[in-house]
Amino acid sequence: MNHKVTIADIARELNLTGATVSRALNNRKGTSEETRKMVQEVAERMNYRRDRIAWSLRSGRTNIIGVIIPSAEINFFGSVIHGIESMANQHGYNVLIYQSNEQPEYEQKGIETFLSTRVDGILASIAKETLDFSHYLEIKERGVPLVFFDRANDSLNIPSVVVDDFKGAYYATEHLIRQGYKRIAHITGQQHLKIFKDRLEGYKSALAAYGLPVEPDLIYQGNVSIEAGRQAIAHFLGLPQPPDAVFAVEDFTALGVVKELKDRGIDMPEAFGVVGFANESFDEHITPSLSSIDQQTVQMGKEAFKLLMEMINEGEEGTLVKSRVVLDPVPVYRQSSMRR
Amino acid sequence: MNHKVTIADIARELNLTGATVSRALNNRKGTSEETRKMVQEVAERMNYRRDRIAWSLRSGRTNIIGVIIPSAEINFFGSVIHGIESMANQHGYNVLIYQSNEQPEYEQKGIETFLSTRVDGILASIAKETLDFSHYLEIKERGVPLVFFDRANDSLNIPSVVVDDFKGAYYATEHLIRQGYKRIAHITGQQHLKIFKDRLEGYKSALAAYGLPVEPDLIYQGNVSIEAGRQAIAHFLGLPQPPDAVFAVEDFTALGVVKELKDRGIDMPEAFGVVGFANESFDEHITPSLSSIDQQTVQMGKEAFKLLMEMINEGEEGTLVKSRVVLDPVPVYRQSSMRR
DNA sequence: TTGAAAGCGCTAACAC
DNA sequence: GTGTTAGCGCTTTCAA
Repeated sequence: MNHKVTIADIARELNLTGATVSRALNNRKGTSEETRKMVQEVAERMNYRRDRIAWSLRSGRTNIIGVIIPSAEINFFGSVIHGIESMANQHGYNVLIYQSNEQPEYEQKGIETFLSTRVDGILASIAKETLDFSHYLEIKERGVPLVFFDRANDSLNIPSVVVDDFKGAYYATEHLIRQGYKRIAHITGQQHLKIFKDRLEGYKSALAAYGLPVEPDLIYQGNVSIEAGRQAIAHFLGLPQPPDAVFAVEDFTALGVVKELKDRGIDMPEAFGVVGFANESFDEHITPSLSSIDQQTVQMGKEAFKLLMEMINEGEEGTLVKSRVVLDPVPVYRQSSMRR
Repeated sequence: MNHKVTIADIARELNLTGATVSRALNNRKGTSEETRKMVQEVAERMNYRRDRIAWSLRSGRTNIIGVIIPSAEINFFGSVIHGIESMANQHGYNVLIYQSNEQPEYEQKGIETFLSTRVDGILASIAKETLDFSHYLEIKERGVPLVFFDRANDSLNIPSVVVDDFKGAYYATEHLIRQGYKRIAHITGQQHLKIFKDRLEGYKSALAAYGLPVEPDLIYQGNVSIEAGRQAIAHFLGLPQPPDAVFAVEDFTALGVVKELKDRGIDMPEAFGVVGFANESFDEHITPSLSSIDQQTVQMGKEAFKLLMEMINEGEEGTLVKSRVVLDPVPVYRQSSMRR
């Protein structure tokens, strides 16, 4: 019972040779209808399962893709994994995951085991700490398809799937303008991170599009945390002309804003409007519920897999697949900014 | 550059034979210190990576474990995956994930590909819809180690790692009693699910331990949702002798309770205490923050992997590993129930 | 239409 | 200490 059924076993059973059985099982041409049926029946009866290891060694493929994420505990990545796995599943691929814990050494190790496992392709989101990208370049050099998602690096010339941060910020700001807020502030994050810079640009651009001035006083540099949101409000309300709305660079900062405004008894959305970014799961449950920008995580996973698939299938020749997918973020308006 | 370096390449380079190179690389005895060094140097220089597929075919092992979860999008499972992967990583294992989407057919398919991939072991959380367990029994019959986590089935005699729901409910109820609440209600879930039944028992048991009566009126049968929480409160407050606290079977129901109490202007925790179950991420961000019972998800993943490892290592002989790990849940008390 | 043989890359048993 | 040989399970020539 415990013994694994192999092609040889089936061959013996039917007085055939392994080659024929293999052909029959894979519906290759060059086998009589008759034998094919017989073989498949017997295989079924003996509960045969093709050994993917042997198949891989022979074929040079594994039907496995490797995915490197900072941590599966972060909602965002769990969601992306969901998208990746469901697509992979549909295409007969399996997903191997590896967590970098934001550390380049782990990334490196993950890549090594992936290459060693001969995965057919790799999807990765770069660790925050990573500055040297040679391990990623090795993947490329080895000819293994690689696609970045969310955390990409433009200078490496590696295909990627990201969300349009500029646009998301533009949407958020525009929404506040249309809701009638007059002085809209922004709490930004560390400026060496591209996503935060892009969001700042989107904010500025929306203001400009509606003929509003960009006031340096209304841009607060935070460090992405609840506390930063609170501090920003303290700062803003101390201004001679305080703002009446704020677009925060991400939801935890926005949460701090909401908490601080509540503590100060300032009404949202009437007296003050707030929009965050990321559409975290707590957004809809806090009071007032928080408007935010959804980053299309599941879709991101799906697109990343699709892109990788194209690369795998096109092989060496290279019909030059689309190398950059930019997803449109989706605004989710809730109580914190909906005046009407 | 693109050509993969094999043991044969190194052997040729050094005028040795593959066997010797293999021995040297794996630090097997029976190689001179000298050759070993040379081989390892050349391997390094040529950027050799052992081919795990070939190694697996030869050794019959893969150093890969398969994990079946309902969905990676559910926080709970992302968190468990985090625990599993980090442990696996430490032990040189990789993690293949497969989502059942709560459907038995997918489970079945996942198991087939896992067996076909010759994973060294399988961790699984049973899909809600699954009634027939023959696919799980096949794993066992094939001699592949299997451990259930969270969603287990006791009648199958398969090792599992679960959290102690009874105890968690006991803690929650006891806490409310100690906070001085006099009439403590419970909102329960569908009684055909063991976890909900256990929580109900834990609730009753704590009341009994403190000499309090179990009043049927104070047990509301809900369906696990925000709405159920709201309805429960409407019901409770209509009673001749309403309760002054409620232990809800899980956090979304508790959230409904909190929302409804707020809408009715009832003060928490003074006039009414609330405790949920699961320690969802929104708990600490709502107002008042919600007391809950943490299910030790990361730890669950780690324990599940450890148990699986023991089974893998003990092999056929079977020293009979511990077959059931029951984790102690951890209460997290917040504003919704902390009177002092 | 089927069989024989080779080989994917590795390691273990046995010889020298 | 090193080489020879064989085989893990499969697929794919090439020959019959």
